[in-house]
Amino acid sequence: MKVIKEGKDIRVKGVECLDLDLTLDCGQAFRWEKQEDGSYSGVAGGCFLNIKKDGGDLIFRDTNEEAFYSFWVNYFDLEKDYRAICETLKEDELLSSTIDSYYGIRILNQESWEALCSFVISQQNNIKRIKLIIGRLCKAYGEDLGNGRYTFPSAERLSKLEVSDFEAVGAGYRAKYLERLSKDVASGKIDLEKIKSLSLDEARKALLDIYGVGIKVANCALLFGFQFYSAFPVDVWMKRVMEYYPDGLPECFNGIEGIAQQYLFHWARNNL
DNA sequence: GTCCAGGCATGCA
DNA sequence: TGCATGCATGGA
Repeated sequence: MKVIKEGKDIRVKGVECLDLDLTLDCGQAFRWEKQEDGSYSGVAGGCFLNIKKDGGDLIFRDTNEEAFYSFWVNYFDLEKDYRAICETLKEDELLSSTIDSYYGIRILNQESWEALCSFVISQQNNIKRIKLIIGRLCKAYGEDLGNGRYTFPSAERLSKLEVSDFEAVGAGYRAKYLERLSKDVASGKIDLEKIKSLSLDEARKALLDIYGVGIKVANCALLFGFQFYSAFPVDVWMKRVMEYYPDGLPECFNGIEGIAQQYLFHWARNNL
């Protein structure tokens, strides 16, 4: 990875395997919007960013070096060799053709609080409406960054709300889950940083104890918000894919099941 | 109008 | 343990 400062922009050369459409608009993060010039704008880690591809380079706009190095490098996992990971996954026949068709899906390192809340909202819901609800939640209770941009609200802020407030942003029957989750995280009863330090099985167990979190939401949160690349979420789409693996997952998935899953999820949504 | 979406809690066997 | 059922809401 080579970083060049260009005026107010930061240009990154040599990032392999990062397709913005496949990564930012594939149901793992819900706060990115495609712009007319093909770039994406979004808020994460309390910061706004516009990001664009220029040939093989990535251009980070409307940000600064401090935010770039302290947050975005990790968020986009720029130091990880996804090309090598894809080569390993291509030992599997279905993934081989899938990666050829949809090369460039990455797992974003999202903040655990935002990921956990987002995937509680995601249950029995479609991606468009998940984005709608989260957008309303951020606008109502997030920090105002100007220009119609808002941060994802903290647990402390949301802990002040009642169930009816979550219903008002369209959370539906999930409102009661969000209400209790916010209060428990804010009070320290649920310690997300501690969960991060546990083994996969222990972390999953801790998440399953949370009201409104089942196996699917737990695995999504583990993969997208707690950096557990072995977590393998199975939703209605992945249940259809699993018929292609009657004998279980192939060996080449070991340790990177979650990355394999994201390719298969995308393939399923386009082909099944 | 009906069906469905990155499911879960609950009750019952 | 496993299975049936109710659940909010917006888009197709």
